[in-house]
Amino acid sequence: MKNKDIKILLVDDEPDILEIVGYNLSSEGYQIITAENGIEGVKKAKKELPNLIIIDVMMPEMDGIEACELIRKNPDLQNTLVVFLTARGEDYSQVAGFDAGADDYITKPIKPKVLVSKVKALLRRFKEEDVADSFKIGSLEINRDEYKITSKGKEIILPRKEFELLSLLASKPGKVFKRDEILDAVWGNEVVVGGRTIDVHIRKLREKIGDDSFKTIKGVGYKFVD
Amino acid sequence: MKNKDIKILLVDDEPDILEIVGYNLSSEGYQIITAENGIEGVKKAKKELPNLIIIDVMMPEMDGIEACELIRKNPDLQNTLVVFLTARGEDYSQVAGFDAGADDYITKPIKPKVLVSKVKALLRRFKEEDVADSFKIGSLEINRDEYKITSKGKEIILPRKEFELLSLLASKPGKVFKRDEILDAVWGNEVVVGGRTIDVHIRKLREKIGDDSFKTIKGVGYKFVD
DNA sequence: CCAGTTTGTTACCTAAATGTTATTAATGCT
DNA sequence: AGCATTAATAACATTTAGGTAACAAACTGG
Repeated sequence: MKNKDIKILLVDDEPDILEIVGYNLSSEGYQIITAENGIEGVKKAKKELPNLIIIDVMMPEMDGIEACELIRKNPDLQNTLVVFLTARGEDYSQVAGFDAGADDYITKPIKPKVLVSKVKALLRRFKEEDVADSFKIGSLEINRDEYKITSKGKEIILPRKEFELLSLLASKPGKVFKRDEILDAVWGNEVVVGGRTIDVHIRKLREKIGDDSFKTIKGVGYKFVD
Repeated sequence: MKNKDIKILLVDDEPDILEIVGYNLSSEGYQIITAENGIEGVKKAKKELPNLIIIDVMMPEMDGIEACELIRKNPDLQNTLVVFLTARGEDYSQVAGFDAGADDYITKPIKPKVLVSKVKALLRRFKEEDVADSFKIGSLEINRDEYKITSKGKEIILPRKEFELLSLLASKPGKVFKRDEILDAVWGNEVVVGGRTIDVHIRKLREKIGDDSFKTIKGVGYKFVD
C-alpha cells in the first residue's frame, strides 16, 4: 500500500492547525480530508473510512474524546488509527484519550517533524500488518521485514547476501533456481562476480542452516528443500 | 498500588461540590475524605496523609492558598499532590496557587470527565501498573510517558536521542531496524545527519545499558536483544 | 575410466561498514 | 551571560562481509 492510497482525516476547529498539519502530511503523499468539529469529523470518518484520524481533544460542541468513542463504536472503523492533538500539559487528556481508544497523541505546539514521523511510524505498523512479509518453511522462519531468521526456534544472524540468498531459495521450496536467476535476484543483473561466488555463499548457508536443506543440481543451480 | 489504596481529600465549603466530586472519584475506587473548610482540611490532611488534596481556592476563614502553604510545610505531606478548584477567570489564583505549591488546578464549573482524567493523570506516578506506553524487556523497563528507564532495578537517565533510539529498538526486540528506519523514527526524515551519528549513539547506549543488548547487522542496521 | 567440466572448500585480501575518540556546535538551564 | 549537558561531526582505527584465487573433489558423457 502506497502513501497515496492512505487517507488521513484531520479534525480541528482551528483552520491554522488544519492547514499546517494538512500541508505536512500531503507533502508526504497522503490523502487528506478535514473536518472542523467533532460532529462533522465523525460523519466524515464513517463516510470516508480513513486509515488514520488526527483529532483535537479540545473542541467546541463535541470534543475529541467523545468523537473517538463514537468512532470506535463503528465496526468499519475498528482498525482505524486515532491520534489526539493535545496542548502540552493537558496531561489528563492522554489518559482519557487512551481510555477512549486512541493509539497515540501528539502535543501542541506541533512540530512538523515529530508529527510526520509519528504518523509514518503508526502507518508503518498498519502496512506491515497488511503485507506480513514473513513465512515459515518447516522449522525455518523468515521475516524479511525484520531481517530475522529463526531456525528450530533459535535466532540466526545472517549477513546481507546470505540472508537474501536464503530468503530467495526458501521463498519457493523445491524450485530450482538457476545460477543466472540467483545472480539476478541477489547480486543484481549489472554486477559481475566470479564463478565461485554463489558456491561460497551456499556453503556458508549449509554451515549455518544445515547441509541437507540445499540441493545442488549440477549444471543448473540450487534448490531449497524442507 | 491500586485505586482503593489511594486517599483523596476534598476541601470545599459547598456541600454540592463535595458531593459531586466525591461521587465521581469514589466511583473510580479512590478513598474519599472531605472537609468543609481550610482549617479542618489542614487538620485532616495531617492526620490522614492523603495522596491527593483537592481544595477550593475561595473559602471563608482560611482560603485554599493559605491552606496549601500550611500543608506544604508539613514534612509528611511533601509528596502529596495539591489541586486547586478555581472559578473560571480567577486567573490570579492559578498563579498564586502554583506559588503556594499546587500541582494543578481545575476550573469550575466542574466537568466530571475532566476532573477524573486529571486526577488519574496526576496519580499515575503512584501506580506503576497501568501506565500507558511503558513496557518491559528482560531486566529493562521503559516508560515513554515519563521518559524513564530502569535497568536491573536501577534508574538510568538517558538524553533524548539515546532514549528515543533505545525505546525504538526495544519496542520490537529481535527486529532489525535498518539505518533508514532509525533515522526516520529518531531523527525525522527531513533531517540529514552524518554517517557516524547513529553509531555514536549506539555506542553510548552500549556503554550504559550493556554491550550485548545491541547487535550490529552489517549493511543493514541494529537490533535489540534481550 | 578418463578427460573435461562443474562444484566444493579453504584461505586470504580488500573495500566498505562500523567502532571509537576527541572536538566542535548546539541546546538548555540558571 | 555563562555553565553544563547533549548532539553532531571529523578523523582515525577496527572489523567484517563478500569476493577471489587456487586447488580438491565430484560428476558428466563418451
